[in-house]
Amino acid sequence: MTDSPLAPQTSSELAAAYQPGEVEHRRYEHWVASGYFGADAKSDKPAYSIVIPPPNVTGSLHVGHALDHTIQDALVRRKRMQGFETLWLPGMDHAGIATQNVVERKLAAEGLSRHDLGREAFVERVWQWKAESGGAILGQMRRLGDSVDWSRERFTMDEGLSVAVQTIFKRLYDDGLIYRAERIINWCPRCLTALSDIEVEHSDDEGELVSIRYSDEIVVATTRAETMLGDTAVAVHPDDERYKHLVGTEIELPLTGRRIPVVADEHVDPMFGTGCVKVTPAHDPNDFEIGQRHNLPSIAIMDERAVITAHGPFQGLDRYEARPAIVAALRAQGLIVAEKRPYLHAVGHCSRCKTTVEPRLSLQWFVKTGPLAKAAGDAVRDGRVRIEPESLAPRYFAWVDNMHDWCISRQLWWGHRIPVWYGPNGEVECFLDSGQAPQGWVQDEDVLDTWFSSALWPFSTLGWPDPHEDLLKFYPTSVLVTGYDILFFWVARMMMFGLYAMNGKPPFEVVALHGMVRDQFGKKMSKSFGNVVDPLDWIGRFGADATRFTLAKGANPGADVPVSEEWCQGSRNFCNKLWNATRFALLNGAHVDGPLPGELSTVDKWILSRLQHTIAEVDEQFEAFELAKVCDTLFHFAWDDVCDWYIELSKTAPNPRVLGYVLDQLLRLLHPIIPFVTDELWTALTKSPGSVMVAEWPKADSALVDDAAEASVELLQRVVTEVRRFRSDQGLKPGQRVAAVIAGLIEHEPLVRSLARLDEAGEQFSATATVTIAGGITVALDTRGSIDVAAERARLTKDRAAADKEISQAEAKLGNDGFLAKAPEQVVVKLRDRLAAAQADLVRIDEALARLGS
RNA sequence: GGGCGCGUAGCUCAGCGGAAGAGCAUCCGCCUUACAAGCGGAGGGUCACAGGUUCGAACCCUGUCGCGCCCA
Repeated sequence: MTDSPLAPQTSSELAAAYQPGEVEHRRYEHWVASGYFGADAKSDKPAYSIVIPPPNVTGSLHVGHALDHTIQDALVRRKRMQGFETLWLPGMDHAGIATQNVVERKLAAEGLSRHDLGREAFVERVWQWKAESGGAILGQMRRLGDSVDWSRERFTMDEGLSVAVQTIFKRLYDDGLIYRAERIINWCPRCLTALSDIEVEHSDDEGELVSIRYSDEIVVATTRAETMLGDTAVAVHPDDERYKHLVGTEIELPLTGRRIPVVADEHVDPMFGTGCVKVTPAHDPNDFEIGQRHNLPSIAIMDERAVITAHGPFQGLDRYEARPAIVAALRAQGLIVAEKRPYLHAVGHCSRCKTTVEPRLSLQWFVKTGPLAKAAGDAVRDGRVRIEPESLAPRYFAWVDNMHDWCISRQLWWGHRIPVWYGPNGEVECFLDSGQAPQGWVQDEDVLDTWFSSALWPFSTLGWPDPHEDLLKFYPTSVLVTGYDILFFWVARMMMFGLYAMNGKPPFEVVALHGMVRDQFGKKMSKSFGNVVDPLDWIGRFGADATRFTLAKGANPGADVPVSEEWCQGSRNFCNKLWNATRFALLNGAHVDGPLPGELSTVDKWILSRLQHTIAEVDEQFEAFELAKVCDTLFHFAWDDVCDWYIELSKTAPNPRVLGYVLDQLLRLLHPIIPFVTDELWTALTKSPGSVMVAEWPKADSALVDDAAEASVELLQRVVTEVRRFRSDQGLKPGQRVAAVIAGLIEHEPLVRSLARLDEAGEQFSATATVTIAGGITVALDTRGSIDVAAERARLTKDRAAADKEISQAEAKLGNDGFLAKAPEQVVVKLRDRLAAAQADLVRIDEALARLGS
């Protein structure tokens, strides 16, 4: 045991298997205590910054966060190692509706409503809840290993961010980009607040389509029969010959006795149903527009809870009770012409509580999005902001180019209160703070949409509107990492406000999008389906690194990420593989002292050359946000090249300095993805008290690329693999040594003998079989008369067929004049080489078959 | 209805104009002195279908079928 829990481990302490639980907590505390996560705005180093998509204060870490954070942490950790002044800024949003719901539920358990407390006490109560139970996710982020600058943690309701909200509200208001108007908005009758378009989820639900006779000639079809109480017209298409004579006349609206006009409107689809539609301006957005065009009155028939307020017999009924009641009343009068049940149609639901949204006419605040959305689209169109992958840009354009005005007022108490005051004589004015409002004026009761403050996140968190040094150093942020599902929700809004507030400077240079985490069959995770992965469970059982690697390995840009427990086990195994490789290295004296030796074996040159290719590939893949490829490249370099070949070959010809060098570099390359195990191993390998997270990122060195060494070792690998295949086909035990004569391979003969377990030929050597390898190498083996002739013939016959196929394919191509005339030189040369090699193979195989006898 | 994307090994996915790949799963053989969370070997694909462009197509174009997502 060491005295300090933070001290690096030494070789003798490396356990036989990696135990992540023990290491992770200790490493994280060490990183935080060492100040590695902190960003310095005064630094001369170039800046690299990311703001975290703020999770909800009521939320906990789900697998989607884990994916999002793994990607961001990997990007940030690499840039930090590359010498950038990196800032990854954490925080949360206040989640107006969700948080208010949570606290109201708690109050309800005490038999209280928020109205019993009053606004001020209620908001106080929410803050109290936040202090006690909010932000569980922040602790969970530590378990994942997030290298965020905790000293800069922000919350959308913080004082500074609230000032940002008020400031931008006033600027937009003064510029005429915020207005108040009576419109049809999405209303949640359960949350009792307005919602923006994007807080409404549409689904095809089963309902009913009822056709009602309004007059001798007019029948309308509706899925919402109850709204007929609020009808103020019937509309037909102006060109519809069936109804032309009725336009301008009036009919009597059933059940009400009210007389309503028949109007002609282009918006009516004459092909749908009878071609007549009822018009209810107070309860349908399309009808509202028809009403505007024809100066129709709007009659609201429901209250805020969607309970009928109009007309005696139906008054007090909920909308779903009213519907059958009204249909029954109409049926009693013989006015129901047809009923279709079930009838599938699109229904909007509150994204927070799933209650069916009620379109409602009400007075709300809106952002006029036209010019802002145009600027947000242009920033991507002219290349100032890049969307990765590019294929998702059309979705972004579709959204910003067709954006409706944004309803930003919410009938809640928890949130930023709208900074507008009303005077006694109908004055309306926006003030930056309440002190400026004259005596007797009252402030607007509503608060702003949470997304209004989230849209300011990339600059409000950096101190805006003050010209704070953080803002100067770290804005625009380098990249925004988020799921494609909130491209519209959030990204477009940050673009609008960022460009507006920061004089045309967009909030980030790149938007890197990822997909949703799914199960191993590509199915969406859902509680009802029982396939939800809890990242904390995986971290506990397999380690944070394994969890991160599993997610990163699936993170192809813009694509969904399938994961499974089995794959996470595989990632855990990979971490353990690295652990054991390092353990082997340390047991064999691997070190990082001094420069690389001048004299290197071919095998050393080979692994160093492979390392350079790996570094170059990984760099390219990182720059393209190809995390899945980064993982794939490093996985294969580590497992195949380093463990399966280099370490095995090292057992014969060890070079502790090269082994130490390769592992040192490999651990650095893997650190951004799997920070814990790499740091534990790197500090043990280098005897460093610091951390690999502040070690320099590897740079590919072309001087270490060695094509000849690579070709030489590839040949060695082919020879070993062919002999192993022969041994396996012959059923020879792995431990059984076989005498052999190797011809045509000088340099690596001892290595081949070691890996393929071949002894030198003795006095009585008598070859019973010969293995041939492309390149003119033969290995004659003496299996002491126990050769399985049938197995050997089968093996050779298979090889012969492969060579045969190769030859005929190559000959066919080379016999084609068009190919010879038009194909590039190197393609033709390569094919000729392949043909020659296959022909030589065929000769040797035939000789071997002949020796076997027939 | 409008837009975007996808159909490659049993599963999940790479490859996107010049020899069909990976991980997992399967089969065979191994406790070989870093690792059985391991080692060695093997099997498995008319690259959805039909046309076209090309010397050459999983890859480019057109159409068909099937699936998914977003918007209305």
